[in-house]
Amino acid sequence: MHQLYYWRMGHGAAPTTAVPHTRLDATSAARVATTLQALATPSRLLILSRLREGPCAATELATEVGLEQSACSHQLRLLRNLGLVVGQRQGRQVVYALYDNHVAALLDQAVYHIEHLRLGLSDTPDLAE
Amino acid sequence: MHQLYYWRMGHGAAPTTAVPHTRLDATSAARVATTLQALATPSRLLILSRLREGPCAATELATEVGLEQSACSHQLRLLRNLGLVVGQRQGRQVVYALYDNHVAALLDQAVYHIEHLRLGLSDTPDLAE
DNA sequence: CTGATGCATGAAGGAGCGTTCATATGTTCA
DNA sequence: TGAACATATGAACGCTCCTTCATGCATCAG
Repeated sequence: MHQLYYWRMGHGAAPTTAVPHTRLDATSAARVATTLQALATPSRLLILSRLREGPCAATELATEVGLEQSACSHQLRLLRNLGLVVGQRQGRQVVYALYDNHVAALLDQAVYHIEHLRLGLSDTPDLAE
Repeated sequence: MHQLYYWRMGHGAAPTTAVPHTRLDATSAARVATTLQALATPSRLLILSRLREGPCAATELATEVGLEQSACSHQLRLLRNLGLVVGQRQGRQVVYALYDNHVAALLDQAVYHIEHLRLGLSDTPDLAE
């Protein structure tokens, strides 16, 4: 529906994965934003990044990523409600895992692209202003 | 450094782009989270999605995405500080554009993966609990 | 049943974010 | 120079979010 554009690029090229895109409408934007917010916090990123390597029980997960058990559980509930992770009881433990490949890929690519952005960040790492 | 894992998948497979991944450390997580937060709000997603199609002057951008001029300018500053967009004066106007392909790709893939996640969302769209 | 372990939940506090209103800076034209 | 247009900035308010503390529920061992 939309034609291609030629981008003057800031620096190196990204591996252009041919993903069709359309301008977002307000509702899609809200949905995407909600899910992306789940990746927009260090604690949840650490959780997901750990689960990226394989399933893990809740308490061990908490200690591995350096969170309190309660805090970790809260975040896990959030990720569960968003459908990003799943938990399954095994005895007393609940073993968590990423929901599917989309989550893993989203994680990978977010990290990849962001680490490859040469940020023109000033000293102020302000997200607030 | 890390071996591959076999994922039981929730549903369909994602196009597995071979992106190397490592478990995030705390500082990387913070950096990634900061940038991802820029994509985690409807207003900024709309701005970026519009710019995904091509450069646009500030005021027109605001009207196109349905934001007040001031609000849009604030968000543009944020995106600028994060290095996601660049602005260039042309007469009285300032024309904005995505910084590079990484931004475009990140956007595309975020939308793609999220729209393809079959969210097990309950009625409560809670990001708050 | 009792205690111990593993995880979930509720409430509350403090911080950060997004919007709006008002105003300032910069640019062009007459 | 002065008026009009285009954008940026500052302050402030309301709201959401993340964490912590305390407690509740489930599961297993003895």
